[in-house]
Amino acid sequence: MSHRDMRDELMSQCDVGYHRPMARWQPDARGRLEAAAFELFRERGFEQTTVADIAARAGLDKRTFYRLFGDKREALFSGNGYLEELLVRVVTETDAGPFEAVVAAFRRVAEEIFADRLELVRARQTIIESSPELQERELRKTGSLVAAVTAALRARGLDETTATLATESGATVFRVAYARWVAPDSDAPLSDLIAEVAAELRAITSAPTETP
Amino acid sequence: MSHRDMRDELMSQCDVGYHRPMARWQPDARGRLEAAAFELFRERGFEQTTVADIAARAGLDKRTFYRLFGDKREALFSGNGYLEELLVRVVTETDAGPFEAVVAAFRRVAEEIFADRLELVRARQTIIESSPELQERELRKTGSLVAAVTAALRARGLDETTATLATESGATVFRVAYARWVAPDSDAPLSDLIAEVAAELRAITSAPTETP
DNA sequence: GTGCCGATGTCACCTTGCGACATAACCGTA
DNA sequence: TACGGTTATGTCGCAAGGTGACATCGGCAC
Repeated sequence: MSHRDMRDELMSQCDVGYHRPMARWQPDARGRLEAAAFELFRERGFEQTTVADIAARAGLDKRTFYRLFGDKREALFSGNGYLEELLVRVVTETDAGPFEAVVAAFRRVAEEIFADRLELVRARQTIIESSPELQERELRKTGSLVAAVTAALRARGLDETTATLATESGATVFRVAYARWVAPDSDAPLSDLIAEVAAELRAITSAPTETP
Repeated sequence: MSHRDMRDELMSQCDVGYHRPMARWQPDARGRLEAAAFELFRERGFEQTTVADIAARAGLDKRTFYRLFGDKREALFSGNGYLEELLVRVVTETDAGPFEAVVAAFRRVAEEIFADRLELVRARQTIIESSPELQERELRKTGSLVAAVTAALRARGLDETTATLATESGATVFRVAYARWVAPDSDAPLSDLIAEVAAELRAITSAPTETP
């Protein structure tokens, strides 16, 4: 029996187990911690889970968790890197108008990242909605995506205001569509919802009602 | 000399002073704590200020701070109640299109709340920008304003999606205008900036670029 | 094997935030 | 004036978040 196997066995009894030094060489500490966190958040809720709990379930130390995540909330937001990368790539490659480009980028994200994961996304969303702290963090993450996309747009030569407005509007469209998609009674594909909501947004802002 | 005067004198030496029991009847504990927090955040920065510091400067106890604020961050976000109230009132009273109503509401806020406080607002903004924690909280506060306005719009008979899109778009316009206004080189009134940005938003989303 | 490096564990510590309880001012009433 | 109830504070202790400093171990180059 390898050291790792011993390790795993200890882990499965878990939760209260007190581990002597013999704990090292985790194959993917990050991944294990993320998984442990997600499980525990679902089982007991975010607030009822301590960082020590998470680390214990992953067979690691509290300190290690903080070295990899910086934050208890952060364990729930690791996919953001890929999201940002994809978003920026599409926006940069598309040469339609700024708003159209952003919407297109979000549709790509919908297809490539969210399409097959409704259940997972719903579980995650439930966790986030249960805690103000997590909602704040989500807002910040969205904000940083927006900033990245805006920067990409500016790199295409657009001015700050135009870039920001296009990105924020696109993000709004995405948020609304996403909310509908995650709602327990939905079944339309996210990408389609995005297109619909984008059209609605145009209708709302495009009608100045001309009162000169 | 009244007990209160003794109190105030002690307060002015402050900061390290250790107060025996004789500390009570603060005329406006909330206000004093807010002021103390604002001062300290400016002097030392948000992270370098502990709640105990704030309480000490206000001549109160740490525990009292938490009874009034719930949160260290919260001390910076007390004006939000009035803001929300005004926003909701204007949106409810206006009978223009939803987006127009929201923009109008933000312009009222600009005139009645922000107009005379550029310096203050800038100081506050500097503090917020210095701390991720505060940025998150600001995002959440904005989010709850948006929710309130959306609800007001829905009370006017609009459907969820329209109400949300109008509110979010209006908020985006406000954010962009506000950012320009706070920028160290600006001088146009916020209300005007809002009108300009609203026009730009229309231009961006209204131009589908027709690629059929 | 030696020796260094990177990942992890251990320990001690500060701060946030809260529950529980004590206490002092305030207010109405007799 | 005295009494009792209400409200705002202070005091104490504690769990959990978060961090710095140092010890330790496995792996890797030599």
